[in-house]
Amino acid sequence: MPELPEVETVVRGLQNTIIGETILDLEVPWEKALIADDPYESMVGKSITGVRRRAKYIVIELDRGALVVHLRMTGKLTPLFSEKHVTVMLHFESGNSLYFKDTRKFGRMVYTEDPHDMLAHLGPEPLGEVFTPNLFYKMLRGKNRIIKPLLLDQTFLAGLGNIYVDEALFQSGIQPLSIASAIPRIRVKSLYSAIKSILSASIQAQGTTVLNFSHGDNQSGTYQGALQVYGRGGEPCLQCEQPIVKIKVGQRGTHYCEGCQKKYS
DNA sequence: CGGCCATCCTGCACGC
DNA sequence: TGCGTGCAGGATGGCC
Repeated sequence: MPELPEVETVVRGLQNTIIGETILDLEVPWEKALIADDPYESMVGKSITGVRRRAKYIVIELDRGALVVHLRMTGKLTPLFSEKHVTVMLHFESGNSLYFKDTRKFGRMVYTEDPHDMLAHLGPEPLGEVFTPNLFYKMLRGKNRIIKPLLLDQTFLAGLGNIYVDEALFQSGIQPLSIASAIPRIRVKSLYSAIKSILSASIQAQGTTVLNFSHGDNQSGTYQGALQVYGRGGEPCLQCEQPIVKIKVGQRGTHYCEGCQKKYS
């Protein structure tokens, strides 16, 4: 499923291909996927002035307003047409098109006049300049919450998903059920470093999972092979060879090593 | 406030 | 072989 690094990769692809395009027409085979008061009125005739990422959202800026896209688990934005799973089609004056493809149909495209306001509830960007080790420590201090769901909470920190939270907790030696406020400062620092380095490495690898932007369909990022615990339940830990444990935490599949990750409570 | 649950969807991995 | 079942999951909203 697309997480922050995948979204970043998609955004970079879009910046090279759709900026300057003007929307001529749209088709919406799956109506729920496009949220707008009056889609035709608000979108047709608008030109794309920029594309950026905020957390796991793709913001396609128009000369007035913006399209804010969330891919959720299986969404894709691609210039390549295919018969199946297309939920929204944007046709441009140039003759090019952009297809929103989404097998599970959880993804959404929203037209809004004020994207900034729409995304105002999100926490800091983990790769942004304001997110410092000191800020992270202050954010966690006094939070009597379980660390894993807290890291997945987009209003707390914006952009981490299930895969990278499991990886970051493993890399920093913190058990997923630990209480945030009980994690010592030195561990918080290593969690901070883990989040930054894992996201950066994954962006370098163009993400972990299925991507399809400019390289054709079903193209995968190469970070998959770097995963230490995610999807490795029952397999030996790469550090200590104990079997990786898989449990549920906050309804999410959660992978960790009992030998390498300490529970703070 | 924090945790838990259901909801939305489909593909796929199971077991019989 | 083929069918049925259960699971996966990001964000939201309701409930206790």
